[in-house]
Amino acid sequence: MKKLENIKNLILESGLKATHQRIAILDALIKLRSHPTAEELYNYLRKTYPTISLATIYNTLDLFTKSGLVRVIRMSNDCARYDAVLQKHFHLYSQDTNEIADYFDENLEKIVLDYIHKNKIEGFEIKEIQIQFIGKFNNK
Amino acid sequence: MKKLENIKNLILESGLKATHQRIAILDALIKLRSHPTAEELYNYLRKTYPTISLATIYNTLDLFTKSGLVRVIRMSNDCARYDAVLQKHFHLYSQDTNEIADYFDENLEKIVLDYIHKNKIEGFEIKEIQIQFIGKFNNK
DNA sequence: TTAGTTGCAAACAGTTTGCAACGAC
DNA sequence: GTCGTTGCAAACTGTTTGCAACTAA
Repeated sequence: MKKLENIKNLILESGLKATHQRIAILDALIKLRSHPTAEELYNYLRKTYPTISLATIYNTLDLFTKSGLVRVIRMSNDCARYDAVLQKHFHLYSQDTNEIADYFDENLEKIVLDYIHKNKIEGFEIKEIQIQFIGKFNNK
Repeated sequence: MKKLENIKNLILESGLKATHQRIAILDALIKLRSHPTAEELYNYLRKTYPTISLATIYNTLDLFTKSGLVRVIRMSNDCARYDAVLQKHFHLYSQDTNEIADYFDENLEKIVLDYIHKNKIEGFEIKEIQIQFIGKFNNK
């Protein structure tokens, strides 16, 4: 499996020890495109690693977030969800189904950035722009 | 106090009973522009209403949210924050200070909407667009 | 008058923490 | 071999719930 090697390197490049658990968690997060919660990852990973602990998943996700390998998303009232797609993107969110999808569009990001550069926000220095589209997925 | 009359009417117009607690909570939320948490509202309101309960604040904020009087904001990992500004706006957020400010700009909303109308998102029907600017406030 | 609301305490869910055993480097 | 990491259980924090007393309409 070449892919797991890559994931291991991603972790090592972030200056972290590449333990089995960390590799498994990042691998799962990249595979599962559903922006899973810690609990969802736990249930998924337990099939393969029956002794993995929920606390380890929380701690590891926290660590990955601090290292910039992973992002936290908080859409609804409930728990944190995690995203390992590092490429710039936005989120589509359905409140009804609690489903999150990625939306890639370089132009949109550019349009907003251009506008903001022309119309500086008084007294605020922007580091990042987040956009969410709230709505409904058309289940065809 | 004419203002409190207005707030009472806001609540009544939403089809809710205008109890002392509800009026006080909405009034506080409108006055405090800091997007307070339930706990912050509780501490603020206790000065004036020593017997008010935290559970009432949570339940009321939830009720207001469902009635559209109030919006929930979840920026960082921690707890929910509430916003009673109904006019369309975006949020500026400093991760360092955990501070949230409102940002009003009708043009930006229009620009994004125009773009999205021209470039329909496949399989998704948009109800609302949320934008957050993550960065730093320039403390002068 | 009455159905809906409140305050309290207890329950709950998501997340964090302390610690001994363990494993990557 | 060392120091960081893991799994477990217990703790913690934000939020919700059940219920008897109360209150707005």
